[in-house]
Amino acid sequence: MSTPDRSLPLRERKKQRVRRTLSDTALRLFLREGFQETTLERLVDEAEVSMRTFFRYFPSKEHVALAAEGELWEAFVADLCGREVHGTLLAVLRESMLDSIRDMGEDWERRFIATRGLAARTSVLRDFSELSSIRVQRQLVEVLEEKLGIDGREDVRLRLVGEFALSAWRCGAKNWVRGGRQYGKGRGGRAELIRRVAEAFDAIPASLTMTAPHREGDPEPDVITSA
Amino acid sequence: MSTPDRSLPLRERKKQRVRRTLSDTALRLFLREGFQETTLERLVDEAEVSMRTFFRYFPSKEHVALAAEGELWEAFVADLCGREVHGTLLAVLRESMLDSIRDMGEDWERRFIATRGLAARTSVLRDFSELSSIRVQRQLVEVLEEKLGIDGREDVRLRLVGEFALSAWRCGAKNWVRGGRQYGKGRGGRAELIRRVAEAFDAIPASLTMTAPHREGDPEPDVITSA
DNA sequence: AGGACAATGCCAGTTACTGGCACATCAGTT
DNA sequence: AACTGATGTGCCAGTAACTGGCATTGTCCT
Repeated sequence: MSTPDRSLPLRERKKQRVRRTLSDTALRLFLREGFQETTLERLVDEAEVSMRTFFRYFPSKEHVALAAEGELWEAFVADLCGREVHGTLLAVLRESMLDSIRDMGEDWERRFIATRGLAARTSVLRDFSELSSIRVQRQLVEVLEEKLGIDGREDVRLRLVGEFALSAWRCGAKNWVRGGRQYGKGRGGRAELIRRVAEAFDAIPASLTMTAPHREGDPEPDVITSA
Repeated sequence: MSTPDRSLPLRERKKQRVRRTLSDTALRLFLREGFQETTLERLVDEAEVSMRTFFRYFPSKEHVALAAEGELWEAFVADLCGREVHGTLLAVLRESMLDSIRDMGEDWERRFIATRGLAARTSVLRDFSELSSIRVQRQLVEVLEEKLGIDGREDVRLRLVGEFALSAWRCGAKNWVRGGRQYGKGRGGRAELIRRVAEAFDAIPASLTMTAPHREGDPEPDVITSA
C-alpha cells in the first residue's frame, strides 16, 4: 500500500495520498459491485472527499478505474523521451515499452492486474483502455517526430511504426489476461506480461505474410500475391 | 439527398427517412455550431422527432455524427464475410477494404467528407472514430477466425493482421484529410482516399525496418539489430 | 373493417460532469 | 506568532446525455 515519500513537502504527500485513496477505493468498489453499478457518489462517499475534488484528480470515472494503466503510459512516454535511438524504430519502441513495464514500482503490478481483470469484464473499460493506447500512440509519434526531425505526415512509415508498437501491446496484453486466468495464480505476473508483449512484437514480421491455412475442399491456392 | 427505395414496404422507407433526416440534420448543425455546442435537444427539435426516438435510431450523440463512417464499417465487415480468402491475409483485407470504399453509394462520399471534416476539429469525435476502428478490428478477427478455423488466441499473428489493416486505414485516412485540405476542392475525393489507404498498406513492410535518419553529430550507427 | 404488431411521443428519473465562490490549509516572511 | 499569498477543498446549483414505462398513433395483413 506504499506510503508517499517522506522527503516531499507535506502538501504533495497529502495529494498523493488522496489520489491513491481514490484509485484504490475505486478499484475495490468496482471489482466488488461492478463498474457501471457503482456510482461516483458512492465512491466519493467511501473515499471521503467531495465529488468536486474527485474531478480535480481524475477527469472521468474511467480514468480512475484504469489509473494503473495510465501510469504505465506516462512512464513509457517519459522513457522514450530520454532514450537514444539506434537501430530500427520498432526495436527501440519494443525495448522502451518492455523497460517501462519492468521499471514500474513494486505495488504497480498488483494494481495493474486488478485493473485488467476489471477491464476484462467491463466493455466500456475495454473500450477506454484501447482508446488510451491509441492516444499514447499519438504522443509516441510526436516524440519521435521531435527526436528525429521527421514529419509523420510526410513519411507514412512513422505513424505506422507507432501503430505497430501499440498493436503489439494490445495483442500481448490480451493474451496475458487470458493466460493468467487459465493457469491460475502464480502465472500472470509481470514477467509473463513482458513475455507476451515481446512475443507479439516478434510475431509482427511473420504476420505480414500470413496466409490462410489449406483446408480440405479448398481449391489449390494461387501464387502468393504481393502484400 | 437520395430517396429511399420505392420497392421497400412503407414502414421501412419511413424508418430510413427518419434515420437519414437525423444524421443529415446532425451533420448540418454540428458543422455549423460545433459538436459539443449543439445539444441533442436542439437536434431532435430540428429533426422533429422526440428524444426517445432519437435513441431508438442511434445509441449516442457520437454515433449520429459519424454515421457515414459506421456505414462503411458495416459494408466492410459484410464484404469480408462474403469473400474468398486467397493469398496473404493482409492482401485480402486490403482488397476488401478498398472495394468497400469503392462500393459505397454515390451520396456516401459527400457525407463522409463532411463527417471527417467534423471529426478533424472535434477531439471527442476523433477519439470515437478511432475507437470504432478498433471495434471493427475485433469483428474482423472474429470473421477470419470463423472462416479459417483459427483461434486468434492461439496464433498471435491473426490479431496482428487485423490490427495492421486498421492501422493502415487510420494512417491513410489521416493523410487524406490533410491532403484534401491542402489542395482545395476537387482533390480529397473518394479516389484520393483509396489511394491514401492503399499507400499506407503498401508502406507497411518498409516501416518495420525503418531506422532513424542519420543526422549530423550522431555517432556511427551499429549494424541493424533484429526487429 | 379490424386486430396484431411496430414505431413514436411524453414524462419523470438517473448520473456523470462543471462553474463559481467561500473556506481551510500550508509555506515563507517578518 | 501573526500575516500573506498560494494552493487545495467543500458546497450548491446547474446542464445534458441517456433510460424505463406506458399510452398513442400508424402500418400491415386478412
